[in-house]
Amino acid sequence: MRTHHAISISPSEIGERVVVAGWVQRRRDHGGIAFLDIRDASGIIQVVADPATHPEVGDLRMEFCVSVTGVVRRRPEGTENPEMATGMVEIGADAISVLSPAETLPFMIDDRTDTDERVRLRFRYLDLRRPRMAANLRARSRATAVIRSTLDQQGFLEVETPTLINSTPEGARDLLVPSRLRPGEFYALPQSPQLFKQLLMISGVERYFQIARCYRDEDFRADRQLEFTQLDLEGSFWGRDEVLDAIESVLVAVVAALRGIDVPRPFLRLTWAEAMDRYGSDKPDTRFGMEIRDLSALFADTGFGVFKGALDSGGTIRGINIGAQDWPRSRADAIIERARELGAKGLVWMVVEEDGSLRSSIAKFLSPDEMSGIKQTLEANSGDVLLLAADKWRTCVGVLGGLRIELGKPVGHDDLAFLWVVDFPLFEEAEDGILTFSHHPFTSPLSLDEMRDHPQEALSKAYDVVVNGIELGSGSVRIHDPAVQLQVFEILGIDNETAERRFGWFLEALRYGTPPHAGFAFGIDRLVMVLQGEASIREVIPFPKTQTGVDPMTGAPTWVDETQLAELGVTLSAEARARQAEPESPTVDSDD
RNA sequence: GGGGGCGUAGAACAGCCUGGAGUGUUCGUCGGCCUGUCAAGCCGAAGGUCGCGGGUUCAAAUCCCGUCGCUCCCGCCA
Repeated sequence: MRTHHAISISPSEIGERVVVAGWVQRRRDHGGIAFLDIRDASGIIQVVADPATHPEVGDLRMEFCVSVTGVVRRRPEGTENPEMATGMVEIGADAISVLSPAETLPFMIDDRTDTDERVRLRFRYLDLRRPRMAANLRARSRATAVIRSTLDQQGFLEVETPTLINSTPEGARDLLVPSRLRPGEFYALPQSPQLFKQLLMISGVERYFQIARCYRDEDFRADRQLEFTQLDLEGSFWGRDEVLDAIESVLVAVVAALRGIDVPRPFLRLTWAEAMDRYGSDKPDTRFGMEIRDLSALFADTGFGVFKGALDSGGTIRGINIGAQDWPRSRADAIIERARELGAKGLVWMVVEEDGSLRSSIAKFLSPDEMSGIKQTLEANSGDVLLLAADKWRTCVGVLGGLRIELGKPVGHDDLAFLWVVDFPLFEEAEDGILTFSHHPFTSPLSLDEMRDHPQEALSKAYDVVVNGIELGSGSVRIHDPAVQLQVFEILGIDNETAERRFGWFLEALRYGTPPHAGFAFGIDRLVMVLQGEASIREVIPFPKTQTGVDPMTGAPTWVDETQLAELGVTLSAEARARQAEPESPTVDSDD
């Protein structure tokens, strides 16, 4: 049948009789001569046909699936197309057969139009024919291939863990699957293979990885879907640095394969405290400066009440220089409003005038020393706009960090700024004062004494990898001592009895010679998204769902028969039945 | 749960602020012409529940209310 892929037709095939097959990308019919661009998975080749001898050319339409037999020839002088990989040659058609016709398309198969995503998803099989989407699919496949080969070379074992597991109420909401054999009981789909990979360490696997589908039933974002794919990895007799090294080797290999760039190693490492202090974020985007600076010392004896009050109550004063900007009142107001949304009580702005003076509503409260200190600390030049916040440290850096991201000028997506954030807090304080884990409850504390004496301030052996301000993944050194695990549970408010009931099977396993171990997981969707320069994870997922969790093509999720529910021991609530009684809202206009 | 944006022909848009006949642009579709195009070109044609419902008005794509859908964000996401 087919003898050549489109891309393989080159001047060295001239004179050869070939058969190509693919889709009609374009038909350009000049009456006495007609051109067809035939696209297959490899690329595009031009076919030339004489409508007088091949009248079937007139019937061809875009996206017809065809095969063409013909002889490769050099294009006539002056008609070569340097834009095309195969632009030196063409196929003179002897026979064209329609393998399968296509209806009129709902949208054009090219990268120029930006069709509504709902329509794209309803016809995803057509959307995936677009060069950009096809390239994303290939990039993703390359990425996983490179991950596998890189880890294989390092002696990792790829192990599959179950996707029907038990629900643990911690963390994200679980996606549940009712059990037919045990009505009333439910499986959960894994949020990550966390405990299974730790069990594999106990099993003596030592180096494990898996390209694992994970599920979290939380609201969608541009970079979050219900189901997503992670590289999950774990190593025994490992500490943090071995994990970081392995993950870096994988990331560097994937970037090299997809971008042809050598990312320098080791990646920058920031402690969590440093990242928050300088960038106001635990996932800083270091592609631009605009760092947060501490101005507290300048205002030790300030006459400005707001600053004085903040310092007296244990707070801090921080500032950023957002550079030279147009600064009309409306913009200042908008940014102050934004700061309030981010949690600030207020925000002070200052503009550096030509003569070096500061224009600001609080200028009259500031001494010359304070003004020059501000300018010096923020490295301010004429025209620069400075933003100052006075509050608790966490609020200050959070607000300025949020503004920094929104006001900073991110460079093109060609830049990749990978970095590690290490030494995360072990716990977070919930609003009611109860401590909850900040990574997960199996994360090793940095210091046991610290955890016991000051759990609120205790640090953990958790770490994140960040690229361009996006959290790619996280990991930690795990707890391998069951006594420590119980201590952590206790601080989290899980008493021994509860821990035994929920995690007894795991605590038991820890008692059989558990090696120290550490691991990591990063989102493959997000990585490929960044490397492909896409703004949404959906562009690198073949069949994603909309923000409301719907697949416009298949209509999932759908109602199921009463008999199916009965088998599972599941009864719909009155509310659900009421929804069911409503007329179906069509996802997309249908033809019938 | 909350906030913002969007919804007009098969696709992408303009029109909306300041109400006056479904007006317009590009692509696609259909018909015709055309022997070197490659987003071919030229001529012609068809194609509309202005998301849906209600209200204001002599008159609504346009103003108001509600609702549905898509999307971005906050919360949430160990």
